[in-house]
Amino acid sequence: MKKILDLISNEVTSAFVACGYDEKYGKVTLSNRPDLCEYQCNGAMAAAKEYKKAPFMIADEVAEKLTGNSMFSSVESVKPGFLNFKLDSGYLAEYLKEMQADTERFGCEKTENPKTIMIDYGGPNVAKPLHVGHLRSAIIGESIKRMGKFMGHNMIGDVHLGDWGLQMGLIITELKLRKPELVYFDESYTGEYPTEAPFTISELEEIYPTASGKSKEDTAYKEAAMQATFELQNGRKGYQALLSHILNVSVTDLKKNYENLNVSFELWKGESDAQPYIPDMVQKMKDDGHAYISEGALVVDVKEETDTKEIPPCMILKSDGASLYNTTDLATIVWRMQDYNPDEIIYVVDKRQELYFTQVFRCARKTGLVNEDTKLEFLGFGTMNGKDGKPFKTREGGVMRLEHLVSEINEEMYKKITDNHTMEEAEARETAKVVALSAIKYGDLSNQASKDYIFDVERFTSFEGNTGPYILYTIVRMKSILAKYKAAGNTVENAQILPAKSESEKALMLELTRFNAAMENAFAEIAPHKVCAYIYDLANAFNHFYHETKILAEEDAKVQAGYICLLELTKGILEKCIDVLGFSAPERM
RNA sequence: GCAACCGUAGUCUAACGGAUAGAACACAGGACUCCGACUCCUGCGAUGUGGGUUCGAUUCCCGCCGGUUGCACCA
Repeated sequence: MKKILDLISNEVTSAFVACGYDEKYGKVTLSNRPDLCEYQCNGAMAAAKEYKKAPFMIADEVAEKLTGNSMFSSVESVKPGFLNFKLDSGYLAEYLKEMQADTERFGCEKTENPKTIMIDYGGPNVAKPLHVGHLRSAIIGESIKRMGKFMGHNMIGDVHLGDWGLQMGLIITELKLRKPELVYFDESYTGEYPTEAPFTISELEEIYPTASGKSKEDTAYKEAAMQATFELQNGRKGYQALLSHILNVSVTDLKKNYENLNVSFELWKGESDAQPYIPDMVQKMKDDGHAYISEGALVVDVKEETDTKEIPPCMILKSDGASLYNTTDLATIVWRMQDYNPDEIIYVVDKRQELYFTQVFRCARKTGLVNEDTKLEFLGFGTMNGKDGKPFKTREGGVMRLEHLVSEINEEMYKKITDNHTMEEAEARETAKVVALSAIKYGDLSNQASKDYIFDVERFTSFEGNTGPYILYTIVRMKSILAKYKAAGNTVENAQILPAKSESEKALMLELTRFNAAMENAFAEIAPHKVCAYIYDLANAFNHFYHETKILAEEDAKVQAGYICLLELTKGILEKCIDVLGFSAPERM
């Protein structure tokens, strides 16, 4: 359904036109002075210049034209030339009824031109545990994907595993040292390789850092690893079998970890999947004359005249002929275009990689890897800092594993729940998990992605203030009221939303109408924090209303049913929003 | 050195060029203690600095100060 601001703007615009002014001046926005009005239009001031008239005169004329319009309960022309509006309560109630009838989307229409959008937001390395550095990408990316889906786009999330390069050789080398008897190392072996991996995930997680440490001190060891990498990449069978074991074991573990974060991917592609595309891609770049040798390396120039600084060329092959990060990312674009032909690819990556991605994007465009109108978007996020304002670390100063962070918050939440409430152990654990996730995600998503933010456990897990748990608590409260209402033998079958009888009720209703615009805008700007801001406002509006209105004690059954409808709609929208953000509410907490 | 990003109450954050810069935490009061640890109200308090554009600037432009980050064979 149409957004309320558009409906109002239409009315006001036709009034401007009727008074002889251009239609562009009729745009109405939310009031930034809620004490004066609900909606405002500043068009008269802008029009003053063009028509050489005092702004307030124009505003007066338009206001005059609009008086008596059934959409408004008041239309005022104020001082310099503002037009202030208040919506008619009956009109508002009708609008909400329509929203409520749309139980899936609450009046938020799907986009008219759905796009295929790939979103690259994982970036974990195999054989290495996820750490806090992976948290933001996962949280933000998942949320954007869900927002896009809700808006009707075809969103494809790709985890883009780091599964290529020396790290694989290191693991193989270390494994060979420990278990040389394995058939994978026997070059004369021609049979089938075992289906069972010769290591567990915890062994793998120990093997990699050990090998990495050794290679830094022992050059012979490093050379062996490089040799193994080379042989792997050149198709040595046993090593490739090992690679798939490493992948299997690691991916299983990663999936479990992402699942705990309520994050999932449509594609589990990795850097290795891009490798087959490299030779042809490089050849074409050479043939087309884009790539040339500079200082021994094969590069493509990507500077543009408007640059304020020197943008280094994009390197395609190192001087030893080997591929590198850039090559893989470019080749990844090749298969993404070939297999999915996306209209847009969004990279949710640490903002420190901005320059790098500028190079890659320009190179992809220049060499024709993407279509003219394929949008390549870099969504850089800031660093997650500790309370000291420095990058988040463990107490010992190391990089914190994601699992540990999550379980720490879970524990914190569990304590809070059991301190204040008696609940079965199992339910308390489950609830703690759900609430903890909201704390982590909301704490992250409520900030602009591009900015650094401070991860403050105490603040994020608080039930008060602008936090995930506060939002959940508000939802749980609604669930509880609804349950009691129904337990008393009531149904909401024939109930309907009634015109507001109090200020706080109307404020809540107005807030509800913002849903479609808020969601649409948040996605258009790829800004999950706008969804957070909206639900926080909505939760607040509800709590004001809740504080003043005794819903279950209301004696007039019709009025009470109207409240319940309003409550259901609010709950539905809040739940939809948190679903889009990637978390959910428990039944009790 | 060059470049990019950022500087908003004590802390943490928001604001298509529009009215009195909006919240949260903390702090000081108060209401309720009833629909599940709550919730609500009142107060306190901020745009780093100097210019410019504009009827109007946190927002756009320039200088300065401060912080973060990045500047080809790592990913």
